[in-house]
Amino acid sequence: MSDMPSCQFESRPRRIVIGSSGVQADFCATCAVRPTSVCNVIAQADMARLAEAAVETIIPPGRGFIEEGAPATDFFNITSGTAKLFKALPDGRRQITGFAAPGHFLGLAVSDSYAFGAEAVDTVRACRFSREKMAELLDDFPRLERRLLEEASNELVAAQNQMLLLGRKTARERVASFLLDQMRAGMPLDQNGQRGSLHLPMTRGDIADYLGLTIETVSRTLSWMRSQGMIDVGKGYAITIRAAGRLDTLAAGNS
Amino acid sequence: MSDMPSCQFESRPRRIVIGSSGVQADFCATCAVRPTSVCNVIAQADMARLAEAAVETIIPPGRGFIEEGAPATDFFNITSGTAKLFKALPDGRRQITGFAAPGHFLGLAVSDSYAFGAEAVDTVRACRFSREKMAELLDDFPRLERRLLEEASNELVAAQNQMLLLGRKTARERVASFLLDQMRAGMPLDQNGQRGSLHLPMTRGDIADYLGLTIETVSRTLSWMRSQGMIDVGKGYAITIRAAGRLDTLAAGNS
DNA sequence: CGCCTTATTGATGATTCTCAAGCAAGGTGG
DNA sequence: CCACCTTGCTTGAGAATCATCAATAAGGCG
Repeated sequence: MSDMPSCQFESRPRRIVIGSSGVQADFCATCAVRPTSVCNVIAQADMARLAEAAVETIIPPGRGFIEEGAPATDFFNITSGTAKLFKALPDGRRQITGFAAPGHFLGLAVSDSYAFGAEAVDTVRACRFSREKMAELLDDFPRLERRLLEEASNELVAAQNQMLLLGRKTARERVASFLLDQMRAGMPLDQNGQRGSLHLPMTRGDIADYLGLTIETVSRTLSWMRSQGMIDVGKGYAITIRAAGRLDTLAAGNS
Repeated sequence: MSDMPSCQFESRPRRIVIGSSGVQADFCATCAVRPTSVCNVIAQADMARLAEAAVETIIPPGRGFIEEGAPATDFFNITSGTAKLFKALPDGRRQITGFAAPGHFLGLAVSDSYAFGAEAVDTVRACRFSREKMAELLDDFPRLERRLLEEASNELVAAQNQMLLLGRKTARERVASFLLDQMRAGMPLDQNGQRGSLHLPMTRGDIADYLGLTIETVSRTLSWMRSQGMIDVGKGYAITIRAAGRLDTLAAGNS
């Protein structure tokens, strides 16, 4: 029982797969997430500075790359894939506080240790910045600070929505909210490129830990929604939204 | 039933009691919360600028001063009293996302409308800044931006803790966590100035809406803790912590 | 003093969790 | 190529925590 948590929480060494120290000069210029990430406040002319500070990092599925409570040495900017951010209780209960999609900036911690853990859901690519490099960038590019404040404010709004969900919504409302959020977040379409068809990279267990439910309740709720004709549950991780309006009514609590 | 929400959510006109437009020049210099608030990054010499931008505002108990969804016109810095911040569902369910104590900065919203509502718990005094004045201050005092980022990061950490509480903790663990948080937050001691004796300004209903429980469950849990000798429940809003260690064990989930 | 709000406590019930079994898919090794 | 194992999902039965409904008591305030 005493070693259960370490087993459940990715006890494998959290070594990070590191690319070169600093990337090519045109790396940031051609970055796919630049338009939506915090990097976009750094001008074309200064992009070499940015690229010099960044270390491209590839994290395989299931690998943890931020450990809750560990010294906060690095910041990450997700460029592809999805990561889960979570907090855990000593007995193994876990709460996923958010999923970090491409463009998401990670590591905003005032204290010198991470307040949450992070683990790759699928293969994650991220730009890693050391605390020192980040401090230099912040000193040299004041606009970056304002951009980070904007980012943090957005996360706060998301966190408040999640608190409302966790504290006051029923299981059905939670799952409906989740599906709509995923749809709106414009997550990658499935292989068929079908409209309204989501590819959820995370498992039912992840969804349960995100929504404060159990795997069984998530599964049952999805089955119920399917029986109501609201969604189609495809093979793998595909879900098709059939009645977004009814899901919306559910998610808002009008049911 | 249709008018229940408006009744439940402070339907009285949300007029704000406004002091003078701008305060005396020495107002900020003698401010009790200056050491812990964001204002402390503005130097002695520039304090007149700060005082000129601030409007002292007094909000009576129960009065709402931020309406969820309304245009975000002002920022607030609490100087005394406690405010509750909340989000609500159309049918009246409510989640309090946090209590704002003296020193707390309110209104960090990137969008042009507030993402949450705010209401005074007891009598609240706050410095109010218009959006325009705030933008000027941010332009003129870059350190303020960094300080606000720090503030936002702290709130994010608190929000993540609250998500863990709401998603994964039992009723007893939630109440224990709440009591310890209130104790650590160094809330004002009660009239006797007794150590470990908390004066909680909020009602059981507020606590319930904060912890994602019902009034009855909060009351029952406090009674249970009293029966276990962990706390004393005094008259009014006084609670005395008798066994902080056992509460800590409970709050951490080791029970 | 009467009314209203708040808190406490009890009885009952419902949503969700726990425990359990079965199934499908994918990987591995003989 | 197929048995075997592992992982993840689904579904069922029963249990438990917490919510709901209800009654009473205790303050605060006109």
